[in-house]
Amino acid sequence: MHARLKGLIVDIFKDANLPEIEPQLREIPFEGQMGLALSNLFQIARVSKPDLEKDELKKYAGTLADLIAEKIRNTGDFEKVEAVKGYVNCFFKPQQFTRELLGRILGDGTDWARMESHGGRVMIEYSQPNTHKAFHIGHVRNAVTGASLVRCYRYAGRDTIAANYYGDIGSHVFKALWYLGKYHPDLKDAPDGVAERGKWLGEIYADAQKKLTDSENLLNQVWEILKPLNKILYNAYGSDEATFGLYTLPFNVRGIARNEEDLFEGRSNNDVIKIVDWMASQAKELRRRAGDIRIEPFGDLDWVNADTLLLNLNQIRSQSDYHQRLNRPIEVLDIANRWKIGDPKLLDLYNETRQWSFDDFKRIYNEIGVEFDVEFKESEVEREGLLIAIDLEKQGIVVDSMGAAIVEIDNQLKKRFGEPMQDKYRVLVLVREDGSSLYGSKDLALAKLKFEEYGIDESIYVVGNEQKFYFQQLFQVLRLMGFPQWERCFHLSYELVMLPGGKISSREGQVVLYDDVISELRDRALSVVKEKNPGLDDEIKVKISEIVAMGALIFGMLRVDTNKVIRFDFDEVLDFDGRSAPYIQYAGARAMSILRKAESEGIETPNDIALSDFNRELLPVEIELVKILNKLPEHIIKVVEDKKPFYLTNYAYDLAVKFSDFYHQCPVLTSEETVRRDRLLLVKAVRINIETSLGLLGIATPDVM
RNA sequence: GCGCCAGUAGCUCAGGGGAUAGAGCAACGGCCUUCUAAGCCGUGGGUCGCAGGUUCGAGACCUGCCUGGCGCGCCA
Repeated sequence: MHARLKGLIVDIFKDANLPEIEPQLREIPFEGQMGLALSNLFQIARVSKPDLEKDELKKYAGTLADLIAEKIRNTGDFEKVEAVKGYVNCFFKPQQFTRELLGRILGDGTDWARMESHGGRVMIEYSQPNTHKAFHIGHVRNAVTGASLVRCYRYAGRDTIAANYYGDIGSHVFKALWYLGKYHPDLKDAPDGVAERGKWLGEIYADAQKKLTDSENLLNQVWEILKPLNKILYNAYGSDEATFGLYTLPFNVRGIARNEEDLFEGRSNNDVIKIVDWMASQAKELRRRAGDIRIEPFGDLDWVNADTLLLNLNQIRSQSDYHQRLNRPIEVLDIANRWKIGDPKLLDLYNETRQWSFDDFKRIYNEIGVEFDVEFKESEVEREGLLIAIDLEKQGIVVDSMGAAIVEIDNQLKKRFGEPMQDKYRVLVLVREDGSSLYGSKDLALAKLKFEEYGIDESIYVVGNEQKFYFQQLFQVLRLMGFPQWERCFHLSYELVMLPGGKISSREGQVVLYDDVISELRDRALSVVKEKNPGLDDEIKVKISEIVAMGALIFGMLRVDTNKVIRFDFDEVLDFDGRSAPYIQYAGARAMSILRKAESEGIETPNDIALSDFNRELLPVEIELVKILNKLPEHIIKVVEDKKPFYLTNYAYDLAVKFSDFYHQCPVLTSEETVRRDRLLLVKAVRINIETSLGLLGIATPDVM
């Protein structure tokens, strides 16, 4: 209809010698009216008569509208055509439109809007949880966003591979393993049960992090003392360092007195302990000989402060757990080294606990209805990542920088593609100074795998907003590597889920766990079901509450734009009224209820459209309902185009609102027979569209609520 | 300092250059002998962050600024 009207208008323009501007058609925005409006007549008027005054222009646009309306009216295709306020409104014949639409919906059910396959193969990578860490509500946002996008892509006819990429190696794993080895040898006190073990591991990581944060704080404390102390020492000793025994120090500790910025730079905690010891002794020595040395006080750092500093430092050093606390990071490094040489005992611990994480993730995915076709692991691409780095070095794309392998991206873009030098993509480090791999090299290996082994043309990464810059870098490096697909790599970034107290952080122990949220939701849902529908079997009640709880969670995570921060409010998520999944599910349940009752009363519920259907004046609510039923496909197309699943939450909600409106205004079963037949058809179509749109979001529609 | 994202009703958010800027929550007032009241109807509530600009027309587009979040070399 859209295309036909457009063609018609183009012809009219031509006949009237109007400029060749594409006519813009939009839906007539009035309630209870169905049709299309030509909306850019002003533009056409302006182009065709550029010199008109404002008022004249309006008048002219009005004349054009009259002219065009007259011609369209003469075709007889529309029920009514009117020119008003510079628009040409073309009203459809709603009966015919409705028959056609409902015929399609009832004919194909939830597949009615499914699109023909087109476009290349796309991989959507999402979820990417780290093993040995807790699965929190932020992970849920990622998972349900990715999963619903996959469903929409497929529905829209795209060959889509859903991929996960587990963070099963890296410093977080070493930290957890360190803590496990130290405080839970042989995993003796680990609980049984998939969920329990997952939770336990998450707590282990949090505890490890707490201890390491404590160490870090201690280090900072020491640093805050050392910094001014260093300055005092340097000022006192100047360049005459030999006199004071600098050379008795280990080589790597030398020179600290010269540059405070580098005091801790690149040093292990072992070094730090040595530095502290040395500084303390030197300060003491200096204090002893203070009478002999001329001190030039600077800033607020005078001798009084130096004495205080020294006192504080010695106080810290004399704490019984001082060494132990500063040693923790060294122990974690030791774990990393044992990992490198493949210590079998450590590997056993790793494999066992990693599996616990995998099992628990699988359990959660199962609950939230998320599936993957391929599951990558960081551990599997690590080696290949290092090889790629070596290869790139041979090609001159990667260069050495203080032992690390880096890509100077802006340089390379200039060199290889002659692009003007800019300071945009900066530097990406692929391999650490110590030769160990980094996320960058692993992602390159993974991308290569995706392009070459899976033959994809398009690659989508569903990853948090904070990694935006990194992905820009990554895609540029893929370009430098000569992958033509680099242009069709897309970072679908989403904002974080924040708590009233700030960022969710498993490091700081400020987390809202998935399990805690969903169990709260289930409890609440169950009590509401019991209250609203006490007559149901207990088993059914539980089933419904499951569906409602999960719907509320998923909808809560999807209902706002991905680039908007979600401030997680428990009360809001628990609220099943208004703009929520339960509201929409309820509309679906009511629709089903009507159909059920019709059947039990022996009323025929038609599956096919007859020419006699909808042969009456439709009520505005009915027309509104038909209009929104028609809009499902365009919403799915938009989701895919913009990669924003939340459009579909808007659609599902709007549909439910319209249906509620209809429900209250239009009795179905008690209506006169032909009207009843029409409305039963409408109700069926509504139920199908609710199921389809919620289904694409990963939300089920219960028959009863 | 530079970059990305956000700023719309008290709060949380929709708004595809087009007709009178809309929902939910919260507040207040109504509607269950009629297909499920997890619903419906009504009332109040807006300098669309600020200032310019483009346009017949700007909440939307452009420029500058303000506020908040995130990022900018060996975490992912």
